Amino acid sequence: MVRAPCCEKMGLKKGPWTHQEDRILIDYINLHGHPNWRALPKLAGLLRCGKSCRLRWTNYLRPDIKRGNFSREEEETIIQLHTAMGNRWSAIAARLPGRTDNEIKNVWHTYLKKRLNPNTNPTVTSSKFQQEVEISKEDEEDGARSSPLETNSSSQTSYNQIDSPQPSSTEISSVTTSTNDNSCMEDMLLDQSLPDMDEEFWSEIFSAGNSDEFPAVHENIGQLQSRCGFESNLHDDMDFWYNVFTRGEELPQI
DNA sequence: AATCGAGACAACCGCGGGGAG
DNA sequence: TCTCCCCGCGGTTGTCTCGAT
Repeated sequence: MVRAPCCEKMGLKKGPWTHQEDRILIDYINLHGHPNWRALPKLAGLLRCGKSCRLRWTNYLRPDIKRGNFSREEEETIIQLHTAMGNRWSAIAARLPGRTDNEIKNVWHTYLKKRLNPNTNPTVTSSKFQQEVEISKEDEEDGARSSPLETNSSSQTSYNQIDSPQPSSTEISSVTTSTNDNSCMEDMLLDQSLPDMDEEFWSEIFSAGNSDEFPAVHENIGQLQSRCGFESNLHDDMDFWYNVFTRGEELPQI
């Protein structure tokens, strides 16, 4: 059986996906679906192999994916199903709507496995594990628990909530207020004089690759920096502001 | 302030199943 | 029945972040 050449040999790109690539993939799949992964990247104009596209879509960009905040019920389900089925991650994922096999696998290896067998990893029995237990107790009163996944998610370069990939300003405000206490950010988002920083807006920014061509962006960021007390041009980085505006990433302390 | 190690998670690799011709 | 090709799965690696020293 002859295997297809790997991405590297074909001169295809590997590694983390960019905003532009995500958008291209999403737009293409929304228009045409994905009847043939192998042919998709070529048709969509992506320098990726089909496998990479499929993985990106199924693990990250799919609209029905639910991320972060594994509830206690989900954790218990994973533990029970793993006990019954072993490492059949896709089968486990099928029982957890919105969760991917990759995500469940990661959670298992980095967290649940250690929680179940604390003796195998002494470091987890210490403060971190204890902290998890305490958090769990609190959440039995509060409802949802903040999983360890979530603690890091805001700082990761992840854009899965991309369907709607780059939410409108209205949507953004709900994201922001739910994750941060950035009052100046909220003011900014409620400001009627600002242009709508919607999907098209960010798409143009990243496709241009040069924010200088978009004075409106500079103006918005300038206002935000000023209101938050930043020095001018402190954060002249579109990735940073994309995360702030669309993902509610926390603004740095001054 | 710099360095190091661990944790978290995204992405890749290789294998095997299964369908089409 | 055999071969080819595509896809999905599970294991593994790579990269980034953060806390400890």
